[in-house]
Amino acid sequence: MSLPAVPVAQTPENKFREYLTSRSRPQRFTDQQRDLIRYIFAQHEHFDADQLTLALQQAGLKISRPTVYRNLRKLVDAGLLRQIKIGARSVYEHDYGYPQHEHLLCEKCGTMIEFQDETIQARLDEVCAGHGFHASGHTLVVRGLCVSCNRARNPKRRLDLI
Amino acid sequence: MSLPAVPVAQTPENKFREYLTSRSRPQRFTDQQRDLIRYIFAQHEHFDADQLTLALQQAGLKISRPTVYRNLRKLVDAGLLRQIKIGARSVYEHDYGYPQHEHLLCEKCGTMIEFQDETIQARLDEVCAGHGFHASGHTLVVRGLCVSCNRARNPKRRLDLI
DNA sequence: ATTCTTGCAAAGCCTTTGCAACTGC
DNA sequence: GCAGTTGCAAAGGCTTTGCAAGAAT
Repeated sequence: MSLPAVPVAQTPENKFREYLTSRSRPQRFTDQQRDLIRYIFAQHEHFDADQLTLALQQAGLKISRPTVYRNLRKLVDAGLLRQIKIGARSVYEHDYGYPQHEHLLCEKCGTMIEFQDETIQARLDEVCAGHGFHASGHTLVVRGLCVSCNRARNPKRRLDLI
Repeated sequence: MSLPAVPVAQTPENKFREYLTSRSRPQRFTDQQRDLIRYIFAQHEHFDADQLTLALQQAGLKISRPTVYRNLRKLVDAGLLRQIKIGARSVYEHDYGYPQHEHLLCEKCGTMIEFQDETIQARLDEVCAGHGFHASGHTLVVRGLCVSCNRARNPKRRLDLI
């Protein structure tokens, strides 16, 4: 991740606890959830549920796959994470403390380049307003080839030089 | 679908046949593929693989699910269809003869509103150029509530009028 | 004490694949 | 006739769920 962080008032952990207790039917805060949040917000890359489960278990923490899935959903719901669907699986990224942004996904090497753009943001707001649509968020993924893969693929286009 | 069609030179069927024969290892054009393409381009809604399979079979056509999947992939590859990942499954929409556009997805009723926007398109081109990124396409889905669902959810906000 | 959460194993859902039969070119 | 396609059934990958045991308030 490469974009400037957004200043936030609480720790992700506290924001999550607040979310849990503010439910109509209050939910509980468990050790697994604490470990999960601390681990997630201690690093800044995109990750998927399985990677995360494995990483936590290898770090010696006691947590199962279903629990990871169940809590990732809560974290998304709580506004702490954003979920991006890539092919069959989902990858997650920080939402809380990290600005809304768009993605360039290299289909060859899998690199995800992030960028922010006010123009796009502003246009989306206008369009939604025009449709009376109440947006809760968006996902923009541009597929293609990054600089290096693009070069690798067309090595100076030698054949064209004949 | 509601956007103006783009004039095209060939029928989807012919464009697909061209794609098939232009491969390094030419591919064949089967009855199933013909039925598939004709059915798909005779209607204009988003659809998923299973809906399509069922619809074709109920129309009395002989085609199996694996064949539908296999050919949807070819159609995407051939530039006839665009694939949009929504949750666990993929939905497809016309690419050939239909302009690039963005989506507003109502999370309550599932309605998909389409819109075109040159500003966004232009900005994406600029951003990609700036990153040396060679884009092959993009998917933009704005999640939220459409006008009617929004109204249904907040019935004039009566509580605020006290 | 009650109610929510966890972990396990199993199931679900959508999609892909191995393989024999079949068909377009 | 050869090489690509189909259909079936089965497997795959990711995610969800039923249920009994365990933990938070």
